[in-house]
Amino acid sequence: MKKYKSQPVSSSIQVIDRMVTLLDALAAEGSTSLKVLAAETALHPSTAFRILNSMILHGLVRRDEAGAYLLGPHLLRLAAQARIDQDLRAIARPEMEWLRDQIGETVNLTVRQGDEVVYVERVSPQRMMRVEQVVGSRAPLHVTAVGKLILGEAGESVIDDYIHRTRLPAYTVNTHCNRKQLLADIQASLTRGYALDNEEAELGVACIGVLVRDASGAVVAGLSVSAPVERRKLDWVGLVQETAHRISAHMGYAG
Amino acid sequence: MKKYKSQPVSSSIQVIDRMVTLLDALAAEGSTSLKVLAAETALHPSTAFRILNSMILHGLVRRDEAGAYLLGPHLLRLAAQARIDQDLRAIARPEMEWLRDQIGETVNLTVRQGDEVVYVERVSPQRMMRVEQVVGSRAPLHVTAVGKLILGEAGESVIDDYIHRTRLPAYTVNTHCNRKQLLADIQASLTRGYALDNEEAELGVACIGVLVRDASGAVVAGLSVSAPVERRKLDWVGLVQETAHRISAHMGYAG
DNA sequence: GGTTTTTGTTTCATAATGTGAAATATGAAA
DNA sequence: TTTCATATTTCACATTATGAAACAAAAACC
Repeated sequence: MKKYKSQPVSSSIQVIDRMVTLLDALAAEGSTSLKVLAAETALHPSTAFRILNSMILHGLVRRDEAGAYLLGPHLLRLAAQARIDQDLRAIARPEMEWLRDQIGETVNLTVRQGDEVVYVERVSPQRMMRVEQVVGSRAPLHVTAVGKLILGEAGESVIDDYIHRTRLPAYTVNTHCNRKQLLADIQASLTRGYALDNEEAELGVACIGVLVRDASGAVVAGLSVSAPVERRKLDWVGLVQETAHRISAHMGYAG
Repeated sequence: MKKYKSQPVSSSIQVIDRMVTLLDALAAEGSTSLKVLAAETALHPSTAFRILNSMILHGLVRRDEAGAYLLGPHLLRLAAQARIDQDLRAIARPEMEWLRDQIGETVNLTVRQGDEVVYVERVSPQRMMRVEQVVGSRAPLHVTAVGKLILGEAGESVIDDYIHRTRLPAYTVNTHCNRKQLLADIQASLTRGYALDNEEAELGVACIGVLVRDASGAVVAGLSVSAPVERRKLDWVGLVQETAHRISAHMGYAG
């Protein structure tokens, strides 16, 4: 993904401003009449009515038997999605910082999205040379430690589909570009409980990756350490696994 | 509250339609670029950009380091309120139905709102004569069983404030209209763990009320049985408490 | 390292869109 | 019943959001 200036532009859309004002008023009041909402938001009753009505059509707002306005079910659906992006990061960050302080290298949190992993959180050490992935950037599953574990979890037939779709493009000379190589590495990683990336995504960069699970045991993310290949030590595996376990525990994972 | 026709009017506001389309696309995709969002929603990129920007100003949407769009934190805040209105009802309903079937009278779920309780859910029996509160209607705290428990939870100084503000208007000859009477009743109710309404809101109607709590132990609602006074039996108290306990447990209450 | 391509951002003339005053309908209260 | 309060609909108007096009910035390519 390309990174743009991303300075928050200050212009806004009137109807959206008013809509949010109404939603906030509803959240504060609980359930209310049109009159109160109009007064509270300083909107003309007619205007408030029209906006509320439009929100009802989308399930953002609903009305009870008595005609009072309430926040609607669609908000719950939207928030459920927002929560995944938010909670995970908030929970993981302190643990990731601990891990970074133990080993002095960059620690990443990734999430699967289609045939790629997305970097959703990162903490880096204070060193001149370090590996740094931009939060929000992506990489194909087969060139990352975490990605290979995710593929392994999915099972052989899904891996074959993935191979067919993507043709396993090479990123470096070390990338596993054929089925046999890839399956062998994945199998080994699954049995070990952690995966390695030996300069498969970028020359000079090596990783150790493990999985993070939630209460239901489902994989929700991956935790990895990225370092210049000559600095990476396999002694770190224990620490990385320990950290991932703590994050999983926070997410409700029992095992 | 007055009850109006409340047939969903079908006219809508264009910007809100488009905004919701964008939010839905974001929820489906997880995190995406402007280009994908514009394509997915069939909006002009320029239009999508402006609407997204307006939502960012309100925290409904945010962007990560790489510039990708994500659902924002304000949705979580709104949803927290919506959840109380929704989950509570959904969780409570089957338990309320069970209680109604046990005793054959109307069962109400109420929530505090300012100096009143609001009826948020009701299940009634199949009988000719029964007590029926409209969902969404309100009653002052001091004339309802649940309301008196809520006042008791709040403590004496809050009760005094309440008395000052409202002057304890009388609804029937049985309404507690002076501080001493009210405090005595509240105190007795707290120690018993349930409250009664002996024709204090309406002549001929009597109630038994108890509190419902959430994971944090906070009071989130009240459960009550309303019956014609000559039919009400104090034997029901156990069943009412049992039902409230089950609802509290579903809300995460441990005690 | 320069060139092209892609994607994001800003501008601006235009008319479509949302606005609010006023009229109307509906329920509750008296 | 009549009165009153609130909700809903209508409609002429101008403010507002629109989208084409120009511009900027980053990535991809060579």
